[in-house]
Amino acid sequence: MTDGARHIPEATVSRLPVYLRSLAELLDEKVTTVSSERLAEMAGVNAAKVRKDLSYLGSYGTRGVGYEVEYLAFQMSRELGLTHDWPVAIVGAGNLGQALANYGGFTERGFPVACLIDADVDKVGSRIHGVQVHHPDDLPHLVEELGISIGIIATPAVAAQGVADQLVAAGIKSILNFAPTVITVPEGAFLRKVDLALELQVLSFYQEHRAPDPV
Amino acid sequence: MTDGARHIPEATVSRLPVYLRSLAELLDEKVTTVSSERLAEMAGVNAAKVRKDLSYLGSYGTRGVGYEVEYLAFQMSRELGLTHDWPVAIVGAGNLGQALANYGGFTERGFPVACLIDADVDKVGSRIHGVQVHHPDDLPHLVEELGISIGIIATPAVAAQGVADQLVAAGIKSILNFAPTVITVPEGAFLRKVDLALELQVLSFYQEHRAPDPV
DNA sequence: ACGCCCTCGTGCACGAGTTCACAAAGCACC
DNA sequence: GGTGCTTTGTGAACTCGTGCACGAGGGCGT
Repeated sequence: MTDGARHIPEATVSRLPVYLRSLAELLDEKVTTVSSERLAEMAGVNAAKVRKDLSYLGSYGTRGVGYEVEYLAFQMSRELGLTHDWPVAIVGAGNLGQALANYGGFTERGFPVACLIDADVDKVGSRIHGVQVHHPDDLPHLVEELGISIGIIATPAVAAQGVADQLVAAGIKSILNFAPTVITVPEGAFLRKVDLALELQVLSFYQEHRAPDPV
Repeated sequence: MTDGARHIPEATVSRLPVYLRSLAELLDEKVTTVSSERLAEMAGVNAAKVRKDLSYLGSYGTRGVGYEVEYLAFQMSRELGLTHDWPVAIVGAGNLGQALANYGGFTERGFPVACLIDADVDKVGSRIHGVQVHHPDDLPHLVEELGISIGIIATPAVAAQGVADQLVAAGIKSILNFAPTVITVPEGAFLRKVDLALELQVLSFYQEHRAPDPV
């Protein structure tokens, strides 16, 4: 029953942030205790899954009562590594990059945008929404200086792989890719992707298929 | 062996757009034929999976040769419902909504942004990046007029569920939710979500866990 | 026309994730 | 202190997706 032995399934990891958000809501409402059933409803999943997911973190519930909201939120934050901020660098100061830099949701949740990176010398040195724009060559320095550990790729597709390589070379292990292309990173680095058009195409598929206009 | 009988797994559906993008690249390079192995490499998956995925669409390959790029791309587009454009409405003309409206990637892939929706009367009637801003009450009219069938929610979390209800009421069956909250839609409507902060939190988890700085 | 070689299509075994169902365990009330 | 109610934690069955391995089938060279 050592602390580090348990392996948390990836599917569970993806749900933890959703639970955490629900717990934050409950905290706002001064609710002190929550059942798996209520939490399941808020997170849009079923109660058994909530219990199993939470059991991976440890036995933090009380039978007959439920989970203590504040304590569970703390444990979950700890598990997710959210007890401190994670400064991020956004690479690509185009449409999407600027928008993401301006999007408050990152900072709000502990991921302050520490800098923008762009190869365009006209942009380097300027400030966009209060964020300084740097040249890719400065990456190793910036990682050191600003403590950046997560890189967000918001470049055109053709540049994405190159940028990923630069990020990894600069010591960044976690990458979130918004460019609509497949990129690879070496063993030991973590990669997640957000493909905006893909989501629409999937919707298009289901709309085209399962909904042949039922008169 | 009727055409509509087969049920395509969701995991496969999510990969089709990736294959399609790879095929588009190959078309650009004037490549006429591609093997499952090559396609797998481009899409970042393994060859057996490619073959299985494609087999759900039908037997479009030729043994000993591979798949004809153009024909396969056409069949896949048809399957995904991408033979025609899908005008989308973006609800929420704040930071994120404006950014998405300005993001060229949607239009480029067949999802033109037909209008923006915002409840703020100061914004209604104006144009943002060339896109007209309308009031939510106009939704039913807009759906009719512009042929909108997909709604994108880019509002703050608190407004998201209400907006989803309005979209569904206006006859929109497909919704892409960017608001960081869980929303539900009635049976028969399709919902997908993109949770930006969640992705970072997942990265945070893995960085915190599997990478305890190996000296 | 024949046989070799290449690549698709797919049956099967395996693994991951989900759901059910129930025993264990704590609280409250008598 | 005991009894009953409630809710957790989890073993076990089941579903879904993956990956291997191989048979089927088509092209190409001779």
